[in-house]
Amino acid sequence: MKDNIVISKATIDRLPLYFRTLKQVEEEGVIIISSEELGRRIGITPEQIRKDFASFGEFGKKGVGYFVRELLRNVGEILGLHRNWNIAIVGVGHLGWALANYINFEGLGCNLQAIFDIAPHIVGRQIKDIVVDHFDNLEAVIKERHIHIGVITVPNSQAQAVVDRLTAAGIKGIWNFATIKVHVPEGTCLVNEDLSMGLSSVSYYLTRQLPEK
Amino acid sequence: MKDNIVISKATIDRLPLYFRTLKQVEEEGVIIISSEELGRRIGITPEQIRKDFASFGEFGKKGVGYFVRELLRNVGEILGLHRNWNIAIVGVGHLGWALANYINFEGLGCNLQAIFDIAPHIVGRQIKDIVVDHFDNLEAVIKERHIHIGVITVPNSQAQAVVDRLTAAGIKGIWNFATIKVHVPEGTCLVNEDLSMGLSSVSYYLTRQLPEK
DNA sequence: TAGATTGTTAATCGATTAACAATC
DNA sequence: TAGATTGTTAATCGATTAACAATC
Repeated sequence: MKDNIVISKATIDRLPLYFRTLKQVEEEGVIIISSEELGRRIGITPEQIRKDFASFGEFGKKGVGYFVRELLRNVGEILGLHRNWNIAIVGVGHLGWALANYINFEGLGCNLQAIFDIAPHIVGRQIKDIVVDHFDNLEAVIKERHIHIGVITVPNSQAQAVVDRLTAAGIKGIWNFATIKVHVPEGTCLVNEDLSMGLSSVSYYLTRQLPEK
Repeated sequence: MKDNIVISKATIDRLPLYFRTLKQVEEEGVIIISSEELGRRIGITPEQIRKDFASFGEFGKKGVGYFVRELLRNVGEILGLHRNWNIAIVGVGHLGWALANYINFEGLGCNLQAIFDIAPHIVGRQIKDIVVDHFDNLEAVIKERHIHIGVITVPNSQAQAVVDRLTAAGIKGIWNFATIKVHVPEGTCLVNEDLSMGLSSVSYYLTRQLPEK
């Protein structure tokens, strides 16, 4: 890896995509892949890919291509996927429940370790191998299970309060699905996810594709 | 609205965010809002907001601000949210089920009109006010209920086949949650959603925040 | 060696920020 | 009128594309 790594924001945003695709490629048994072929699979130009990879090291062999396994390990390390983050989901609505079951946390170097809610008919229930804890026990459970990242899937009205409790308890990484702007202390990583945006995009492009009747 | 609307890609990507925020602002009863105040609420600079809004019309009053209702209607129209798109979800796994229940389709000018699956214990079940149809009836139901947009929440291995069936049946808008590159015919809008990317981002920033033990 | 493909530098393109005139 | 805030132009910044030398 290079001494002075400066990875542009645009490149960082593509890293998870590279990681996921390289993983699929590796599973297919591919040992070496060219920027050309990888680009075809992702839908990115080969030049872009070479530029991105060059920004954090020299993993390719000129005239040959990139070693999939080595590249995958490096992209994973840059993303911090070797750090084994412990995850807690807060809020077992439709979305929280789906995320708990749907996301392949292990494949992303994460372990789902705790799930919180306040509803009596949900607390105590088991999801995968996790028993849902009451939100009142947040601090104790976070400490006990060394939780690093909190996933916010509570209603908008509760989101800021939940984030405050989490950060006060020492959580430094928040993955937020609430659609309001939440504030976090300096030094806390906040990533917002907004599912409605994708559908709006489809609507936008479709509107231009299909003229008004 | 301007005669020759040229809205940059970056602006388009922000439109859904503007729409959602303006809607919240409107619900609070705010009539006029400045770029300054709106910027604070979204976390975007006022200059950026003015530039974005100016690119598709003149909705502000100098020295005053923007009329929330008028602005909201215009952003919504640009996004095509007045078109009343009919939506079908294909695949009732954890995610498909959550989306059916969680997404506020009406608020985005969309009506969830059909849900498909192949599992016998799922077909026929009711989700919200929709009875799950068998995937075999895809073409008939799409025609009957005038479906415009298909949401793909099937396993990766099925995604391309499902997309092919949908586009063959005349669907021109696809919102895809499968994490493989699917191909669509010329003239079809494809928007990919990848839930794992957000978590990887948290991991990346957290890694830089918390040095290796 | 010849062919292929990387890594890097230069050129282009697009998006953001800064500044300010216009005007409510 | 004076203060406020938009809309627009110019300057800066960052990202992508093109080209090609290096080298496996």
